[in-house]
Amino acid sequence: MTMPKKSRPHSSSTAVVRTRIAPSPTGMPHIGTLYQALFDYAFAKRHKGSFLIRIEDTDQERSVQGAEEALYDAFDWLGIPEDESPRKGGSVGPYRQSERLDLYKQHALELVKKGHAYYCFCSKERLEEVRKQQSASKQVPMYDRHCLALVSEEIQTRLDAGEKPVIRMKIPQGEKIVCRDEVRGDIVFDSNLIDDQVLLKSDGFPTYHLAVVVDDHFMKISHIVRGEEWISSLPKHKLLYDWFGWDMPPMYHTPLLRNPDKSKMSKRHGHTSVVWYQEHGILPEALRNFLALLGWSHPKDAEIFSLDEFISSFDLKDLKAVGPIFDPAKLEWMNGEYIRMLPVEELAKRLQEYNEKFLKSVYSIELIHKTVPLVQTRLKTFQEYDGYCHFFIEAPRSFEKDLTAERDVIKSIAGVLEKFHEQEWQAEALGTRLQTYAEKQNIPFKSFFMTLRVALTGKKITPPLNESMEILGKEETLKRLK
RNA sequence: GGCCCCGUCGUCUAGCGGCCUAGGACAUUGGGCUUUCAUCCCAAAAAUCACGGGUUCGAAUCCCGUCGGGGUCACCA
Repeated sequence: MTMPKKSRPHSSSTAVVRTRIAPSPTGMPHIGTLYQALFDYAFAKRHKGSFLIRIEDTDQERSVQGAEEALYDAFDWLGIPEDESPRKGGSVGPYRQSERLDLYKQHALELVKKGHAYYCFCSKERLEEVRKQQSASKQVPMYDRHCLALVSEEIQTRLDAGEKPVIRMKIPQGEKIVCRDEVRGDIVFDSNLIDDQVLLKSDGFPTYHLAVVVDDHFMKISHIVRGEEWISSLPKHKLLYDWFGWDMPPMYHTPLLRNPDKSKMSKRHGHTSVVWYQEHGILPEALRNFLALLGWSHPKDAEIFSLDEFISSFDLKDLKAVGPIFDPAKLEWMNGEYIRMLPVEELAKRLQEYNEKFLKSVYSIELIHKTVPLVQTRLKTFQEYDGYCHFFIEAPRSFEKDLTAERDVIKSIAGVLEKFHEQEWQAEALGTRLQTYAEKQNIPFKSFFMTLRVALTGKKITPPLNESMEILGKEETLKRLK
């Protein structure tokens, strides 16, 4: 059934490339939205085309205030700016479906006129009842075409009486509908198993199916990238394209991101909200790189690559169909790689921003700058910063090692350090002095420095000691030792 | 349950009929460096290519079946 994928030249076509991401504003931005948008963006940019955002707000009940803005923030954060959108405008707008209602209605009516769609006055209660009966008798729940036979006079009368019908697709019977997914090949559906999908709801809003087809056509979308969950409605969309007499753009269904238990990635099992990654101090470039590697791989097997490099080597036809499990450990490793690649100044700037946003500015700018060189090779996420550096702003209240037996040693260390002048209080000098002292006292370095480390920080795992003492300053260091 | 999609180390993947005694990355384990932890370097373990049949001189790669996982079955997207 699967046809060779490369038999159609879409990817190399000379036509203008236009891709879109079409999220619905129903809550916090989802990581899966970014995942798909990334491919849209890269493909459009590679072919000098446009990437647009269309807001699919056709469900009045589920639309959430502020969700659209949160979406923009997420795209901006990831660094994949769109060319056209509700906020930026463009020549094929409006870009919010709620502002295109007339267009949909007009097209739904066109299909009624052509005999491909019909009015349905059935109540939700009746539909519910029909479905219940069908499931009870082990049939597939489908609309029973109760209103298909309605004559035009009756329809008109009921319309005049103010009844609010929906418009449904009239799915042809006994046909094999061959659809093409560019990632998987041809997929054949039996039309008898397809429901008479509602196109226009009784509130005058379109359903996804009508709106997406109409908009992708009028917005001149050249390549459609969407989630795998849409494959089952592909034949409906194919039918609509045929009925309108439009060409269906090549479709690429991306695999669904999975939870560790392999189910569709969800809030319950994974971190689906983009905000979560921000809170944990994941760098957008790291997330972007990580996402790119899910369902796609670099031609030269590279793991770490820039956005530009991704754009120049990405092709939609290389998308895989297997649903990847989101592995946070690899993301963290990659984030660490990006943290280490950042120039010190830039890292400080990012940490500052993170500090202001999520740590409520408990660290001074000055302190962040001083500590950055110490933590750069240690941090996997910004969230870990506080764990390493908290002792700088607050003396330890508890100690990971019992120091009661070490009292004398600590006291003598304090004595050694006391002799330092303020100007000499520098990491290297402190280190060598302490080493020679430990040698003279015949104390092994390991235990000697561990004692000092815990005494100053309370912890066994810390940034380098000498540098930490330098930052802490003579006064504070001695205060803690005493 | 019907329909559809998918199935290579624990995870992300390379692989497009012979370069595969299946390669890389993360994670894991061991070692080196080291005053902790990291970074860095080296090494190991880890997939009988879901399973069973074919096709072929030859199959992870092609075909069929089985099993397993997932998606979808709304006036939600």
